[in-house]
Amino acid sequence: MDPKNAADPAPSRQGRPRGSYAKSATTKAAILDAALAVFAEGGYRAGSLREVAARVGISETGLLHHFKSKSRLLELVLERRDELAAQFVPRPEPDGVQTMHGLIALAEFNASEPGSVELYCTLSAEATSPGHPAHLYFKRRYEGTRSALEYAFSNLLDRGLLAEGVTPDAAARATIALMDGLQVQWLFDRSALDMAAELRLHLMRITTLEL
Amino acid sequence: MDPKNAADPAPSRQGRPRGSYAKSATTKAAILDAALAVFAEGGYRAGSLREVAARVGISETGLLHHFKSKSRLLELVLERRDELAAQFVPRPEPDGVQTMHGLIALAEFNASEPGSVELYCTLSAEATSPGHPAHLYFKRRYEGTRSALEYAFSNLLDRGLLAEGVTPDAAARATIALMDGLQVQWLFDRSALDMAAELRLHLMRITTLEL
DNA sequence: GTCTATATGGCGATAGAC
DNA sequence: GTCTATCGCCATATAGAC
Repeated sequence: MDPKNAADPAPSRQGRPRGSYAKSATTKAAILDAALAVFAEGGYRAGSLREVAARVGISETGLLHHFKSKSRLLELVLERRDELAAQFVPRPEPDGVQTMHGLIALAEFNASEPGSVELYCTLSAEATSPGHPAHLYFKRRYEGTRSALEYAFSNLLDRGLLAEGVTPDAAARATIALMDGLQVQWLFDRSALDMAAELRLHLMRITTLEL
Repeated sequence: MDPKNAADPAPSRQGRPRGSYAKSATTKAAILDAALAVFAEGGYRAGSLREVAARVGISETGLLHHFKSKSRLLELVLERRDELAAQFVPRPEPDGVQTMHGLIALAEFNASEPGSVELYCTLSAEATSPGHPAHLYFKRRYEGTRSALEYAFSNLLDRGLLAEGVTPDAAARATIALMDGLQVQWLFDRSALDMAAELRLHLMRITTLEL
């Protein structure tokens, strides 16, 4: 199949580089899928390009033709996963109550996607080490999530919907911590824990909402 | 220094193997210290025996003379760290209020021992993978901690000291999750978070205690 | 775009001298 | 108890043919 004659998903324009044709795009997508699974199972350091290539059914060099390095591949895997999760807690969301519902929906979604949970759990812990290729990514991500949640809880505070003595900052940190910690326990025993239910109980303790 | 003439920490008895003399014991302790630091920094898989040996100042074979394999070394590191932390939440503790104070003391202790926190955070996430050498250790440990805390919260429930609608089981899981999750955030930015203070706020929300 | 072949290096573990 | 030397394996990444 000659790419010049293949159906082109993005209609050709003058000056557009010739690299991005259908075959390449589907191969890249397959690589990202496999890489997410491999990094999820054992983290970044334990996951190998060899394993990713084997799952896709290409050679290591074939893989490296699309992604120049292992760390670059990781970056794109994280970016891609973010796009999936973004629909659950769209930022900015002015209504704090909506954010609370979004969090619970996210927890439910996570329970149906063990791969994503594994990826984030394993990588976030691994990336606490300053030299890790995803260190900055997670640092920024935590700060972004924290400030988004603080904003949501501030909205609830303004409307008198926060429990007594709860501050938006502490509520944001505690909620993130709870979600992260529940995921670890869930990965060790997925039948023993309902992440969304536990999160709901927590949110009902720190707010006056019925969720 | 001839070991036969050295002060023997465990007085010699007939039939006792000759291996365990003072020199060996101090070397082993030094190895465990170094191994804890190395495993804490990058996890088990990324940490190397080479690095441990270099920090102790011996060769890899010298190291492997004391610990037959890398995974065996990890087991002993975990055992040793457990002995240190055991004094903070001695089990069984019949008084639930005492357990709450013990948890806060543990969080304070942890903040003074970044190495221990790194070790547990990184390893517990890495060990969610079933083939990991510490998988069973963490699975048992989570169950043990959960049941110990459930017992403590049950005691509080019996004495009418639990907040409305809080069950001992959910309280135990949520408390563990919160502590774990706070540690991750703390490792990314140690100045932004007071783990003990956040834990205290959480415990005061789910109980009627003044902590 | 994908391949074979290879460079380069770190890893855990063993053999055997001292 | 500690060492040097080495084995065998796996890793990332590059060079160059097709």
